[in-house]
Amino acid sequence: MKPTIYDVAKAAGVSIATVSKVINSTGQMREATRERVKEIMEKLNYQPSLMASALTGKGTETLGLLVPDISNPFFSEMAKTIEDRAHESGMSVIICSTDENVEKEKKYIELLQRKHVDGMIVASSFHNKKVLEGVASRGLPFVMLTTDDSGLGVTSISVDDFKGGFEATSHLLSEGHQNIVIIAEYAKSSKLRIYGYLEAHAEHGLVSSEENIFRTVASIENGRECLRQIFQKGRVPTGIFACNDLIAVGVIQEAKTMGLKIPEDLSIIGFDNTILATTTVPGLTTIAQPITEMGKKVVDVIISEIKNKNQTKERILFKPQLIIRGTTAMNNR
Amino acid sequence: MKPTIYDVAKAAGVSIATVSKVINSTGQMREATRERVKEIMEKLNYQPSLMASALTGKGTETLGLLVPDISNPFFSEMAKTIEDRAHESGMSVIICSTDENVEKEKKYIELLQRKHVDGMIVASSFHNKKVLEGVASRGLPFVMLTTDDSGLGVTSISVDDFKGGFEATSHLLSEGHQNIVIIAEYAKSSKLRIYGYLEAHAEHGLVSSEENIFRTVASIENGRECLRQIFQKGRVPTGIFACNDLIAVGVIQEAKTMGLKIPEDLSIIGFDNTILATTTVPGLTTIAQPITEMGKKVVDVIISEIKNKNQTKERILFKPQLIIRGTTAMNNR
DNA sequence: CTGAAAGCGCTAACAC
DNA sequence: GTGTTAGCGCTTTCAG
Repeated sequence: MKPTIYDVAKAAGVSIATVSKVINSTGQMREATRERVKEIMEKLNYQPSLMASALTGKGTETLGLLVPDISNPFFSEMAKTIEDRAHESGMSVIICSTDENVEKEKKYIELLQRKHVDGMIVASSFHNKKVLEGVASRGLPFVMLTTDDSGLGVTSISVDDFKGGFEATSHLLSEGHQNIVIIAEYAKSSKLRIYGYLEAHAEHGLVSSEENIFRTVASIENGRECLRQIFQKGRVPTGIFACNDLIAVGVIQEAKTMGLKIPEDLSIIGFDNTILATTTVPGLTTIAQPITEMGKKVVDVIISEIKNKNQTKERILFKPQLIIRGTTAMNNR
Repeated sequence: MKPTIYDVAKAAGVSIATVSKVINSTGQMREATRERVKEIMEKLNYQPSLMASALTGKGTETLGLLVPDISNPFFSEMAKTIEDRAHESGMSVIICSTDENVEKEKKYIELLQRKHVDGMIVASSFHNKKVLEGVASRGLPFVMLTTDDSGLGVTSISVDDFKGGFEATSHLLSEGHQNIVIIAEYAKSSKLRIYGYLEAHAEHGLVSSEENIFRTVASIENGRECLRQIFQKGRVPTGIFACNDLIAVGVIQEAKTMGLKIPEDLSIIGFDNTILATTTVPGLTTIAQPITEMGKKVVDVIISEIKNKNQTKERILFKPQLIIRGTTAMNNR
């Protein structure tokens, strides 16, 4: 059904070696021969098997991308730029969504290895470091994205989370908010953002209570739920720093159903600057991650590691940027 | 670096055939042997190569998914449910974003074939049907998603676009709007939605002018641009039916910057019911596609076609559902 | 119960 | 210039 190199060779009256050479544009041969073989390949609609060639030592020209949730706009936007950049370099991308699920993380990591990806981009928090160590020990190039290297000496790319947390909080603080709740994720990046949040308080001569730190998993629904909890626990913040846009949107929605006016009654700042930040009303004030640049960079890095193994590992930090829209305002309480 | 079946066999003191049997849980052997081999595999962190096994005729347990734009929430949400469902069935998914680009469409289709995917889900409009024919002629199972079969007898899954267009328009009409502009995409699905739009007009005893039909590519920016054009061309609609949420959001945003009040001055209805529809203010009235069910269904179908080739091809239509939120209201002009 | 051996489609020396 | 051949890692009869 599917033509092989043998079919082409036979039809062209040459050996498979010759065909292989024209496939890979290597070796030498009469131009006429090359042309003829090409024509036959065309006519037979022949497509060389990547599996077979991968088996003989060549790469698969495939990158694995692990994200916690592809339906989170931050990751789908990231995935898009990664795909684009990868394809510019002739590589394709296998995207796997781990759902923050330890089982799946393990399963997909193994799958990607079994599929002989040339390199992996891990943008998932990875609750089980051992799996990652396995990858590293095999010499499979990989880089961490938006999450730090968890100890293994791997190159990692992320935004400066500490700074981002600091700026988000400072913005709120500078508008007179004194009672600021932070809603974080369970990820490493959130830890740093929390420290930034703490540091900003310290710099303003304030101490933030541990009770102002909430944690959840990124989703609109969880954002809503979280706001409910916050009020249930008797906190009455005038400002909320949500560690990503999804949560921030949930907070906005719940605040509205609770009858709160934004930003008059409650200021909200998000993180990521995804498409969502532009669609809410008022527009969501947020800390932008340079998604496009980060995506491009991560691809460039992984490709250079693939070509040139054992490169020095770096820790690349991108600069977060405060984007002021309409969900934050001076505190008037 | 990476252990092979030979390494395992040697370490276990058996032949590779035996190892193969334990990998695949086939054949018969002493339980002790099976156990011992398993332990060795574990210890060596052995992972059988899918490439090698694929070469010997087995499937790759991989599905290809082609979408026009993974950063469009409709497709990323769809991708997520597809991934989930596929993984439940032990299959993984390679997602490719074609960018509505003819070159890429071709490139990715070829790539997926060269990677020996077991089946393909095509959710991209496919400007070049010939490429698709190539796939079909090779006997590679594939199904079309959200776009119809363009002539080849393939099973396709989509929402009832005609009905969706009809209902969206009817809703606007029933609220007294007489001057309704439709913003469509260049896809087949949009064609049907336009017919639905026309039919709704006819049923209300109205004729819609050809000049009320605009076309663009799905993106917020294009939605904004489109609204500008609409007014530039002197149309002053009281209702706008955008063929997807992304465009609808763009229209909302632009309308606001133009100083229009929504829904007082302009009613807007979208299509898809993605996350975006819930984040705008007011919430976007839209036609919901049952993304989750469609995603599950498409996976089930492709898997059953893989198992059981030459099945009868069907055309499966899902029911669209009108979700009324805040962007539509009675016409008061 | 376990192993030997023939491929799967392709690449890369090495011959001719 | 072009062909022969030995693998790549695994599956699958078919012997033993």
